Amino acid sequence: MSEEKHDPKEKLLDAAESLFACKGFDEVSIRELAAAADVNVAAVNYHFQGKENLFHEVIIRRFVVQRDRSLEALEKVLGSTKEKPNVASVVRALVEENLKGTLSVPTSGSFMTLLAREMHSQHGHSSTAFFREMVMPVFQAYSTALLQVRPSLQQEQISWIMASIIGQIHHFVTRWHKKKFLPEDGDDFKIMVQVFPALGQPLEEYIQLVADHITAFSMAAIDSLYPEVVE
Amino acid sequence: MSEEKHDPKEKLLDAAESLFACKGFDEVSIRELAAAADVNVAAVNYHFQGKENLFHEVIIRRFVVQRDRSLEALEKVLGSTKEKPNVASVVRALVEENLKGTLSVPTSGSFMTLLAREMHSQHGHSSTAFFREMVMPVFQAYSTALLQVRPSLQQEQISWIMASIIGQIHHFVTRWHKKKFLPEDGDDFKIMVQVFPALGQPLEEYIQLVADHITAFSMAAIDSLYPEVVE
DNA sequence: AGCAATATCAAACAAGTGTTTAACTTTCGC
DNA sequence: GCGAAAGTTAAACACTTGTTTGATATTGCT
Repeated sequence: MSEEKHDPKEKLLDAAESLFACKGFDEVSIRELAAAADVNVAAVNYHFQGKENLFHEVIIRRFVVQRDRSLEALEKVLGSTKEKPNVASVVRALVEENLKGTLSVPTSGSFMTLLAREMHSQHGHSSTAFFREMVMPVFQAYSTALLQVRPSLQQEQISWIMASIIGQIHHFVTRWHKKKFLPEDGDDFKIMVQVFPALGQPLEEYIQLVADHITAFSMAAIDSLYPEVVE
Repeated sequence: MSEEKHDPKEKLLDAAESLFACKGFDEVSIRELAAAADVNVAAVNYHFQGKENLFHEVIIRRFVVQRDRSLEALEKVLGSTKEKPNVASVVRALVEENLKGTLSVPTSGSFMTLLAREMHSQHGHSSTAFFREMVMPVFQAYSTALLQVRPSLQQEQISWIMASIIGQIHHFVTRWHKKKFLPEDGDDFKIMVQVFPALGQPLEEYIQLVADHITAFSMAAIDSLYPEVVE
């Protein structure tokens, strides 16, 4: 019944994705990876020429699907014939797709954190290529979409808006992730849920609540600060 | 002229604060710390009983001043007799004080990151105590202040608002920090500044621009979503 | 079948880690 | 000024890290 992989390269990628996501790069040893993937320790270096490289490929593999889903969601909104796309629908797509993409994948709540490391790394790969191919396309696409649905917006205003929205998304993703790795009967857990009740909900509901809030909050700000100009 | 410290305990704390802030916990070795502080390697263990503990004390030392400054700023707003405190002034205090506190200290742009590690750490100290004594008081104080200046707000609405504001703050802090460690003539640097022009400004101006934006953005949202009820 | 090329493996490697030791020096109360 | 406590030191310790080795097994091609 189980579709067990036999390709050690993929077994390693899977194990690495899960382990890196919940422990971070430095906290995972090659021996740990090899054990989890049920391969020899040398396999990492044989197939990926080093731990850093394996990490890099894990990141790429995930962000390619994330990027494509985000772009796809936007196209769906813009191409919709039955209802004219507006600012709210673009914002909603951005928010929802990012929340789902980073939270719904069971193994990896913390790819925001991993991404941060990848972009930050002085050592290792140039983050430029990654940034240009993974982050920028999405950013650009949504920026031009916003301009399209509200032409009165200026480029710099869009930068600010996007930053505020993305900042909120990251924050709510991080909150969930933080909660996720807490013991449910511990003090920390109780305090977090008490301070922020939405964390008590199941993931699906949490995503919807957060998406609703960010969209509403941001739309209210946008409409108030940069109202639509009626000709 | 120079006020050189001779207490190795403080020399270590200073060196550690700077090194941890720009390289992260794992990337700094005890030998590196000792060299930077110009003390023997054994000093870390003699004075702090381990690296983890030193890190912890560094965090505490910084966040105590950060917390107190935040609370002080709020009291100043609430206690002002010449102008009645309102939502905008509370929000502005929260935003500005956090931006200044995390960005203005020259050594440490990345204490947000360090904090994340501290709160996240499965190993090491219980994050509960830290959370309760460093984060909660500020959160609570500003929450009740918001309730005070706009009584129509409900507790849960305040949670959402605070989360959105803090998320934005973190994000803009992170952006600056990311830029800070980039070579000014590199591609990454150019792209970042191009995508987000405010990063081209000096720190002081950046802080003001960001504080203005977050305050305006959030206030627009708050006033639109939860307008003041006039009796 | 046979022979490369490829893949896997246990074992070893070199370098770095945090920490401890035991000898030495300084400090400070009396 | 003596002696005990506190502080400092270089060296060693025990351990983990990522990586490489050379032998062994497997594969794919003619």
